[in-house]
Amino acid sequence: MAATLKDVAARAGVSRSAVSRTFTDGASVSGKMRRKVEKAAAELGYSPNVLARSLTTRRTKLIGLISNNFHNPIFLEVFDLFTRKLQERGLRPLLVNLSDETDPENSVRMLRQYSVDGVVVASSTLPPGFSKAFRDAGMPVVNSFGRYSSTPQVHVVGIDNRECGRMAARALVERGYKNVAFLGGPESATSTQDRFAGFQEEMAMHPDIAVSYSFATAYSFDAGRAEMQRLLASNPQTEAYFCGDDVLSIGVLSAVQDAGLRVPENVGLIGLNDMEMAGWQNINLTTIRQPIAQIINSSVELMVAMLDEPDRYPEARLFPCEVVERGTLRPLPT
Amino acid sequence: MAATLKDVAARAGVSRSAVSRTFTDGASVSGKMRRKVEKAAAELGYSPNVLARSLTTRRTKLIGLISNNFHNPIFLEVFDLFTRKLQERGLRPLLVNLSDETDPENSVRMLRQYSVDGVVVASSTLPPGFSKAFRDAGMPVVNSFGRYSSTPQVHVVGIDNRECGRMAARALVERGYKNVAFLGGPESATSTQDRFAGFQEEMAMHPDIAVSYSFATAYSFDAGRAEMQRLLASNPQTEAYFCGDDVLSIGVLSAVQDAGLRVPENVGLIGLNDMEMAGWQNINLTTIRQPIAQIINSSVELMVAMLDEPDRYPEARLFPCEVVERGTLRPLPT
DNA sequence: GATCATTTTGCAACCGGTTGCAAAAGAATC
DNA sequence: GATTCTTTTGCAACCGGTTGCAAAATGATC
Repeated sequence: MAATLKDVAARAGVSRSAVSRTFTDGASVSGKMRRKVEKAAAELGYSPNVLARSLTTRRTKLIGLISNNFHNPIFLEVFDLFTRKLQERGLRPLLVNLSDETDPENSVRMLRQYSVDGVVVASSTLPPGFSKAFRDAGMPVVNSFGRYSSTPQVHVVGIDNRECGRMAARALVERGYKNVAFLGGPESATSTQDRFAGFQEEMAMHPDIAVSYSFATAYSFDAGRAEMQRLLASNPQTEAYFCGDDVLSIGVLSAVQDAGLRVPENVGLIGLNDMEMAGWQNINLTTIRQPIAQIINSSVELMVAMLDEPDRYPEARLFPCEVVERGTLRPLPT
Repeated sequence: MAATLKDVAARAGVSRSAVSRTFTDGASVSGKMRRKVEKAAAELGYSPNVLARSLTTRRTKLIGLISNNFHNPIFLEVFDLFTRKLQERGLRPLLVNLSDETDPENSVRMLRQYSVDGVVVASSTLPPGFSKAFRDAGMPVVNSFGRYSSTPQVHVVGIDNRECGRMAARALVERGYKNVAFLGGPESATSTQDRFAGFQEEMAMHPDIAVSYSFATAYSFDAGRAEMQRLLASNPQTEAYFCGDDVLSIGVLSAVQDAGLRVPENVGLIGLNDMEMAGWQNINLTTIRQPIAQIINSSVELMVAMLDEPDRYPEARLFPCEVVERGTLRPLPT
């Protein structure tokens, strides 16, 4: 069995408090005592039990990392960055997969049972009720990749999806397309709704451009491909599409290529995310870059701040996106 | 503050032990008592603190889920399945990102501090010293996607990489290729070494076939592409490649296409993994399917078994792979 | 209703730590 | 060296649970 505080105290011939103090920073211990204890601890291979400690300190350093996006390659990057950043701060991600969950109650109970210090909800598709349920249970919550609201109920870090919609629209307008379409992700996702709203808003300023829209059933290759196959038959006149995200775009791309059409000559595409794969030379997708690393850094910083100040007033932190020009839209007129 | 056992006991007018017992299954409580306690608990929204409980039961239900593969899309699937399967068993994955870590010591300490019940090492590239270090620290360990050994030192669940190498070789032989190559992942990864050994072993039985080999610097798109660009210049006579894994293959594919060559007419490719993307119609990669779901199910089952029987004798569980025929190898002669 | 076996309950100690408080030790001052 | 102030240390209670044991309650039997 692993050595405990008591063992170390006995070996060093000091009180248990003394041992505890040498392992708590900021506590008052003399140099002599510290050396004695550290020697005994090293000999026994002791390191303090964080969970027992948490009982009195009320800090576990556990952070619930919650997501339901386990099929979008971008999320591998998200998990990579979150785990790294949390680890750097000495926090430990307890990963929770909510893919099939519709009711927050179980998750709330579980997170409370493990006394997590906070919860990061990393998802653009999880219903907002989840974040609120965690907050209502008294846990600090950051919703990363969540929906912007001017009166946020929980902390949100992400992008302005509406502005992204406008940005995509402008990219198409600037390139002279006259018949464009929005091919969104699932209509129920707030990210889809906001991107759509922004897209329409901008397009409303260009009455000479024909605009149509439709929604794929998921942010996935298959859904994008299937929807595009349908559209190629029903709306062959569309010149360019703003697709819900990059995976969806790649599905769309494959449908276009299979139909014997060329990109960008016959059909233009712009995606959203700029996932690693979008830059692969055989995909080479023009897309809107979502600054994932910044979003995650900021989320973790915010979480750390909230640990000290749980009642911090909820804020929305939005990061600007930018168009990454690759090969799936015709070039800008000079 | 969340209600504690003491609060519930007070409200129900019973002893703390009684409350504890109604929340411990297998404990002796009368129906009347149980109802009383459950009523009080419901009113207070009480649920037991798992961490405090773990102090006496010595079970946290935390499982360290350790990986250093946060760039290979297949691992998103791996994390999805692991989290689901662990959750189904009431276990909680504590995700540890070891991407930049070279020394197991810190990880061992951290996992001990959190009293994890066990450790799943999900990686084909992490040095075997890590798994052993965890085992030596007294934690049950399952190394998923690890290296097969006839005398395993920790539990290993995965595939027989050597047999996969043979299988790939046979696939190329059967299709009549006379000049083939092994294009492996990083030479230091045991998976690369074993696949290479199997490949050579089988090829040794076909002296009429020219065999060459090289290694990419990582299991990644860029590494595959770069290596293939080099090979296309230096070894243009090679007819078909067995590539280290699917991401690598896609990089290779892109280099081939960029060079104006056609697949499978000019160059044949076979990958390994059968990740979701391999089936995308614009990639359509012939590959060797690694049964990920089975490996993960089995890993979790094994972990659960070890929780009851920590000194279980280490075993290797290997699952058979199969060739998935798509469009990057010429068809079998009839 | 008394006797005995069985179940249910509460007491108190413990799991591995932290911490307020007062006593002990050390440092500074005269 | 005595006095005072400051720092260091140990005691004991506590964090939120579990559990062995003995006492109390219940049930079975006559």
